[in-house]
Parts: sequence; structure tokens; C-alpha cells
Amino acid sequence: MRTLPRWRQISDDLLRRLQDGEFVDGFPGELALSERYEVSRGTIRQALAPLREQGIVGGGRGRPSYVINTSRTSGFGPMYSLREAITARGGTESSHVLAQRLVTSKEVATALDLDLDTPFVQVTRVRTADGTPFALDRLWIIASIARPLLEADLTETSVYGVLRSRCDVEFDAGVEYTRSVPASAGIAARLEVAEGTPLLTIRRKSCLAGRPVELRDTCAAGDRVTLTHVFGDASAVLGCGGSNGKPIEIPWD
Amino acid sequence: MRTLPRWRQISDDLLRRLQDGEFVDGFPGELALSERYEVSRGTIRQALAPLREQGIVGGGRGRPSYVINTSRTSGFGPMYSLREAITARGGTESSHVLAQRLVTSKEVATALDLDLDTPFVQVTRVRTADGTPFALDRLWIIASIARPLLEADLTETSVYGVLRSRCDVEFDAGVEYTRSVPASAGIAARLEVAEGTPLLTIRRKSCLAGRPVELRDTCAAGDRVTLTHVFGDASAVLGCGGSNGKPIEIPWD
DNA sequence: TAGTGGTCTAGACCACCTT
DNA sequence: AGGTGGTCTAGACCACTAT
Repeated sequence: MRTLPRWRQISDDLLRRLQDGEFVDGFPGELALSERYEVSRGTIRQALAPLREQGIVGGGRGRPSYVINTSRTSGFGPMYSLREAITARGGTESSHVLAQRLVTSKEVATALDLDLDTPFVQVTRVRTADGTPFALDRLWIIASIARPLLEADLTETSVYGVLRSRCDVEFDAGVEYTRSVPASAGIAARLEVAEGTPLLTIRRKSCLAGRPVELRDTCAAGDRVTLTHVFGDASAVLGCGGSNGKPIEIPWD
Repeated sequence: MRTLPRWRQISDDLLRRLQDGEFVDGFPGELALSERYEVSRGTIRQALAPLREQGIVGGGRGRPSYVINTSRTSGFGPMYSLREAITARGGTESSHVLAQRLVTSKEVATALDLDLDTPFVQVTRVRTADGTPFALDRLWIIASIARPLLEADLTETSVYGVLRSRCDVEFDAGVEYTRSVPASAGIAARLEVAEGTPLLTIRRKSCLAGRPVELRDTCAAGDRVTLTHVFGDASAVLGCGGSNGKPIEIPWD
């Protein structure tokens, strides 16, 4: 197991402390952090970069830094975590695990451009918020890096959380394809919606160190889930008739 | 008009040259760029950062840099441009402009947390690819920064392109809410789909220098559009049964 | 005016890949 | 072994905001 670079350790540490509510009344300045962690300001800026990009910490020329939002868009890039999105809004979320096993799959291996007999850890779940199912979720991760996932209890825990803590794995690149399709009979039953109801379907392929390692499909009931992507310091446009509460309807025409 | 920082100028210049196909056989190293632009390597790395994040340029420890993909996910962050996504795949895209005017709107102003009488440039378009409509698009941008948009020909040009070149404006933060809903009668007619067809609806609010400046709604026909989000060097998982051609279907259950 | 973050420099060492 | 990118330092100056 490699040691993470210093900036990454600091970034992780800051995020953890943020989520513990340590900086509710003011975030330390770069110079203060530089002293506190005993690194140069450049390293601190590198550690802060992902937090600023994801709109977790704000600030700017002249203005001191401040905390915007601790509900994190898990990992890197335009990714998000359905779980964290839900619980951040105060709901109680849990999953019903339909499958959690070791498999091989010609289709998945092809989609990831891997050997056809590559073993995967495969997990399928129905995800519910306050008792109502809102998404169907299935994923395949190369078994060689995710074996601990087989023994994890995933009813209350995020897969990425387990990967991070138990396997020391965090994806560093990926693609996401989002489409909207009508619910098939089988999926409609699982999600307790009518057949033909609009679904949000997301296919994600993730990489670790330049190698494909995960394929994930998510099917969400269109009227129960809103996908939220934040970039930069968007504090000025958060919460004014946005995701919480209902979006402001503006009639077409 | 402020002058952009040096790293940004270099980043823009590199992107332009990339899109002109200048680096098809090999991208220069950081040291070479450092000499060529007469700046320190740090500044070059800053200029390259957005290109690497968006998966346009790849590389890594030891490996020289290379070009992955010139079809850019316009601007910053998890944003994308529908237009660029389409034309990158070789289709011919155009827009039918339904409205292009100066307006005020209580709803929009509220959603952006602005004065209720703020004037906006409002544009509504039907977007077609190879003659088939695939999306309905409407946006409001604060008039004081986007007035040239009123005179622009938007049938063949991207709004962001105009904002960039004519208004020297590029958003630096924002939120995007994506949902899936059935098509209403009016929208179904515009998109030439059946009423109730699943639609991908995206609401975006964008900021410039910490101030809200744009609200945009996009309604896309679910079976005609795939939203693609790339982050990092995802070259290992692009194109293997992905967005071009059809995605690999894997039956549920 | 003092303090913040934004930009930039000129070096250094290391891990990794290619040859 | 040589060259690449990844990390890190210790400075510097500037633009901006708060007071």
C-alpha cells in the first residue's frame, strides 16, 4: 500500500474535520494552515483545490475562506453519491441488498475492455429513502481490489465509503452516461412505480491509475430523485428554490 | 476589461491549438512548454490542470503527455455543451430560435435571488441534429453582461461561444439539477415525440465572480440524447461500447 | 492599511516509464 | 540511464476586501 502524497492527506484531513463541524465559524487561512501542517503554502493550496472546486470551501481574493457545504460530491470530478445526497437532506436512507457475490460477465468485461474471465465483485441493491424505493443500483468492481466488499454490510453504508476505508481505493477518472428511459415491467415493480414511468439511468465506468476497474448502473425513479452537480463556489445560487423544497416552476410558452 | 492571468491565456491557447489539430502526433512536455511560453513550469502545470481534469490531455508519471479528446466539455467543471457533444460525433446540428429578446421575470429573478425587475436576455430554441429535434432550450442571462446576445445569430452558434468571444464572459461556478419527467403535450409537440415520453430536464444556474447571472432549462428527448460527463484521464474506458454506437445492454435480473 | 487569496518564479527531489 | 510528470519548497508581488 502506497502512502498518499502530503497534500492529499491534508485534503482528506480537512474534509474529515469539516464534516465533524469543526470549522462552522470560520475556516483557517492558507497561512495558518501552512503553519499548522508544517508545509509550504503551495502544498496547502494543492490540498484546498479539490475542496474549492467542489464548492465545499469558498472565498476569494481578499475575502477569507469560509465553509459552504459539507455534503460532499464523493470522490473526484463530476461524481456524486446518491446516498450522501439523500442523507444530507435529512432523510433516512437504506438499501436492500439483492446480490453480493463473485461473478464473471462477458458483457461487463467487454464494456470495460478487460479479459472476459475477469472476476468481479457484483452488488445489486434497491435503495430506499424513508421507506420508499427511489433507485435500483448494480455494480461490478474488479475482485482483486474490492474483495472486502463481499463481507461488508451494505444496507447502511456507501460502497465508496467501504472502498475508501477498507480497500484504500478511490477512483481518479471516469465517464458517466446519463439517459432517460421508460421503466420496464421488472424495474417498475422493484421501484414501485407504473410501467413506462420516466427513469434516470446512469452508467458509470471508473478508473484507478489509468485502468478500468468498475462499471455501475443506476436506475432512479424520475420523480423521486434529482441529480445535483455543483462546481466552484456556487453558494450564491444554492438553496434559492433549488433541490430542497421544490424547484421554481416556470411555464413553457 | 481585465486581462486574464498568464496561465489562463496559455490554457486557452493550448486548447485552441489542440482543436486545430496541431498536436495529433504527440503533445509537448511541460519543460518544452515552459520554454516555449517563457514561463515557469508551475505556470504551465496550472495551465494544463483544466485540460487534464477534463480528460483532454493524458499522461502521468514517466509517460509523456498525449492528446485524448478535443471535444471539450465547455467551460469549467461538470458542465458540458449539448452542441459540442453533438457535432463532435459528426452530426450537423442547428437551432430554430423561438425567442430572443429582453424580458423581466419574477420567477427567474427569484430563482437567482436577484431584484425582481432585473432585465434579462431571454433565448428559447429548438435544437435539431440532422433535422430531428432533440432538445428544447431556454435561458435567461442578466442583460447587463449579455446584451450582444440579442443581435447574434444563434442558429448555428453556441451561446457560450458568443458569450466568450463577444462578451468576454465565462462562468466560473454553478449548479445543475437533472431530472427525468414525462413530456407535456406542448413540449412533446415541439420535440416531435409522444406525450408522456421520458425527458431529461436540466436546470442550470451559473455564477460569474460569485454573482448569479444565468438560469437555463434544457429539455431533451430521452431516447435521442445521452449526457456525458468525463473526469480525469478516462481514456481507458472511452469508446468501448460507450456513447458512440450503442451502449452494451446488460439485462437486469 | 492590514490581511487574504491569486499568481508566478526557480529551484529541488522523487517515482515511474521508456529505451 | 535519461526523460517525464508528481510533489514540494521558500520566497515574491499583486489584487482585492474588510476595517
